Amino acid sequence: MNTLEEVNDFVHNGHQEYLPHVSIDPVIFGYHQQKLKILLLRWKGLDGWGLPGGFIKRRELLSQAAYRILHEKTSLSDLFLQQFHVFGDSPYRVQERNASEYKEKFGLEVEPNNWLLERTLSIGYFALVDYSKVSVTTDFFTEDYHWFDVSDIPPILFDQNETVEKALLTLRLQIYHQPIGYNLLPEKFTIPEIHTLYETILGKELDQRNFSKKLIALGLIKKLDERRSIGAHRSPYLYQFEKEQYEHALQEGIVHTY
Amino acid sequence: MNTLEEVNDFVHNGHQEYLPHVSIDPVIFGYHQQKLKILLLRWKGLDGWGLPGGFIKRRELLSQAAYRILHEKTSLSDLFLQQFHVFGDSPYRVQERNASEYKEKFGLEVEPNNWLLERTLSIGYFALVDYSKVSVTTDFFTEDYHWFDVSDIPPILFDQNETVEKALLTLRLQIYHQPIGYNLLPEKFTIPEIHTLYETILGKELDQRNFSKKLIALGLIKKLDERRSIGAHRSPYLYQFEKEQYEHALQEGIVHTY
DNA sequence: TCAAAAGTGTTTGTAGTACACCCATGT
DNA sequence: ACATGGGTGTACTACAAACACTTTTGA
Repeated sequence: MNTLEEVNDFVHNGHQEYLPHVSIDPVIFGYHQQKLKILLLRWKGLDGWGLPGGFIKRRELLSQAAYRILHEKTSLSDLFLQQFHVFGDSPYRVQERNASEYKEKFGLEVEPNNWLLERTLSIGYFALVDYSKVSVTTDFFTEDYHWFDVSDIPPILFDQNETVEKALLTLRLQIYHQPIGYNLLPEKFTIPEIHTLYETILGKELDQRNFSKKLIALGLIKKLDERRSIGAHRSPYLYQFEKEQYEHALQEGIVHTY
Repeated sequence: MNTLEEVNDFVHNGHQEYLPHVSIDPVIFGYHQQKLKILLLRWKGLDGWGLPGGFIKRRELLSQAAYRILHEKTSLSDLFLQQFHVFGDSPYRVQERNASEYKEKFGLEVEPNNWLLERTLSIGYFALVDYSKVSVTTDFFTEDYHWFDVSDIPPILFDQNETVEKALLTLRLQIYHQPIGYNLLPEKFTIPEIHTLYETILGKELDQRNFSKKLIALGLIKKLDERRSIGAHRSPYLYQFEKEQYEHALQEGIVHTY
C-alpha cells in the first residue's frame, strides 16, 4: 500500500475487503546482542511508535490473517505465532474517532461514517522471530521502524503499551511450560547463547550448570561436533534443538523450572 | 428480548447498538452432584443446543459486556469470568449466511445485507458459577436450557464444540497454577467435596491425604468448628476458603501439583 | 603468561508420592 | 454390630538448588 490511489481505496473501500471493528496487533520479539527486542513502526502523522497491526480479510481465517500480516511486515514465514489476549477495555478504544483527525494527520478526506473511525477491538498476538532474517516493509502509513529493547519501550499508540506488557508476561509464563528458543535463535547455537536468552526473557540469573543440565536432561537440545570460534577465549560447542522432542514438548507442555 | 417488537428492533437496528462481527460466547461451568456441568441453551428454529452468547454494545467495555451477558442469562453477579481464546478459524464462521435461513427458521424477514448475516468472530470466555444460585432467563431465540455433564456434551451449534473443548482444557491447565473452587462451591464445604471437585475437573484420582495436606499447607482453606451431618456416616468438618490467601494466589499464581 | 569465557560433578534440602489403619455415625 | 465414608502420619524418592575449580583460547 504505497501509492495514493491504493491508500484511498483502502480508506474508502477497505470495509468491503476487511472486517471492521477488529484488528490484529502483533508483538514481534527478536533477540540480538543479548537483548530481547520488540519491533515497532513509526506511524506517519500520528507522530508515534506503534505495533505493526492489520485487519482481517472477510473470507480469511483468523490465524491466516495473523500470519499474512506478519509476513507483509517482516517478510518472514518461519516463526512462532500465538494469540494471547483480546483488548477491548481501554477507554480510548471505546470512543470512536472523528474525520477531521484523518484530514489533519494524513491529509486524507474521510467521510464521517468511515469504517476506520469506528471502535476497534484488538486481538493481541505475539511472535518470536529470528532477528537477523527480518527485513521490514514500510508503507504509506509507516515511515520508519525500530527494534526497541523490552526494558526501554517508549510510550506507544493507544493502549498498546498494555498489549506489550501482557505479551511479555505471557512469554515469561509460557517459558516455564513450553520450550522457547527455536524461533529466536539461529539453527546452531551455544549454551551460553541460549542461557543468556533465557536469563534475558525471565529477567533473572539462572545457574549455568543447572540450566544446561536441565535442557539436556529434557532432551531438547543435542551437542554437535562443532565449535564456534569466539576470539581470545575457549571455543564453545554448538548445539541444535531436537526437533521431535521440542515439538512434543510444545504440544504436551513441560512441568519444571529452570 | 421477548416481544416480537423487541426482536424485530434487534434484528433490524441491532447494529446501531451492538458491534457487528464479534460475539462473546461464554462456557458456564457449574458443579452439581459431583459432576462438572455446562449450561447450554436450546436455540429455537436452529433446533440445537448452543452457548449463551451475546454481542458487545458499541460503547461498552469488553469485560463489562461479558459480565452483562452472563448476568442477563443466569442472573448471577458473583462469578469467576475469564477470557481464553478468540475463535475465527472455523470454515463455518468464514462463510456469511443468507437471509432465507432467517425466514425459514425464525419466521423473520431479514434484508440480505443484515448485520446478523455477516461473519462473526467469537470471543470465548469461561465462567465458574455456583450451580444452585443460577436461574436461567430464556428469550425469543432460546426456548429451553439444560446443564450438560462435561463428559456428555452433544454436538452443538457452529464450531462451539471446539469452544467447549478449549475451555475445559484451559480450566484443567489453570487449576495447576491458580486456586479454583471459590465460585464453584458453596461458602462452606467439606474436604471430600472439594476433593471430588478437583478429581472431576482433572478427570483423574487424587490421593486424599496429600490433597488436603496441600490445600492446608498452601493456606488456601481453613477448618471451621462445624461439621456437616451426612446421614449414617462420620460427619465431615466444614472448611472455608481463606479469602486473602486465595486472592493472593489468584494474582500471583501458584506453582505446584495436587 | 595472562585475561576472559567455557565447561563440568557433587552435595544438600525440599517437596511430591505412595501407602493403611482407625474413627464416627445412623440404621 | 455393621456398613459406609471420614480422617490422619510416615517413609521414600526425585529433583531443584547451591556451590568452585579447571580448561581453552588468542593476545
